Amino acid sequence: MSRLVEHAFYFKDPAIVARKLLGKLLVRRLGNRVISGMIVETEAYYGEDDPASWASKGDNWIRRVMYGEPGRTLIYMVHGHWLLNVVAMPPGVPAGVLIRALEPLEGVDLMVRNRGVNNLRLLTSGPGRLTRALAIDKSLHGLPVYKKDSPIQIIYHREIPDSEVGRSGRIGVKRDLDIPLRFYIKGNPYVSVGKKPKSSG
DNA sequence: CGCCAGATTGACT
DNA sequence: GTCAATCTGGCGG
Repeated sequence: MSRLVEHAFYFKDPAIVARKLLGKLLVRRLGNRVISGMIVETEAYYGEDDPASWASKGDNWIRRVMYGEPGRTLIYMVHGHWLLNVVAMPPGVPAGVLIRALEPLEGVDLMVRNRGVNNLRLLTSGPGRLTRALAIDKSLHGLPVYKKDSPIQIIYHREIPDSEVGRSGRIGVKRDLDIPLRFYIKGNPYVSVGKKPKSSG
């Protein structure tokens, strides 16, 4: 039984949304086939006060979307790879959550075909990898993930207790904030390898 | 139209 | 750990 994550969920602080997205399912509908995976790694991005956020870089289409309606996809390309974000906070407040890694669930055969690799570990363990595995590109930009008829959705799956949640600084950003805004499920083999947690404690 | 930035990945040392 | 490849949007001319 799949229960769609409600629209109101995305009106919160991106760090909260990022944390609570862990354990939920990202579902991609392709014709009569379904590809899905559990979200195991996310990052939160703010607006003006976040030097790593593209919402702080002046007028562009990304900025417009981040200021827009929460619960919609924000898809753009970096270094030749599509990256999938979900807009957070109410309209007028720029924020978003980057989906960084999934644990493959349904449609693994399609993911293998899309990625061209047979190694489960490498299928969706990275922001650019999972978009390719799920056939996500700019054509899906701006779509709501909370609607029943959407080709890309997020549904409830599993609650992750605090004891299983790890945090660290965001990966690949030049100017990070002082607080750790990357969230991941400890010990999950599909979490992308990156920075180590700030402290061992 | 040309040039550059950029939240990545994959291969090599 | 380090380095090159890959693609689109934004901006200047």
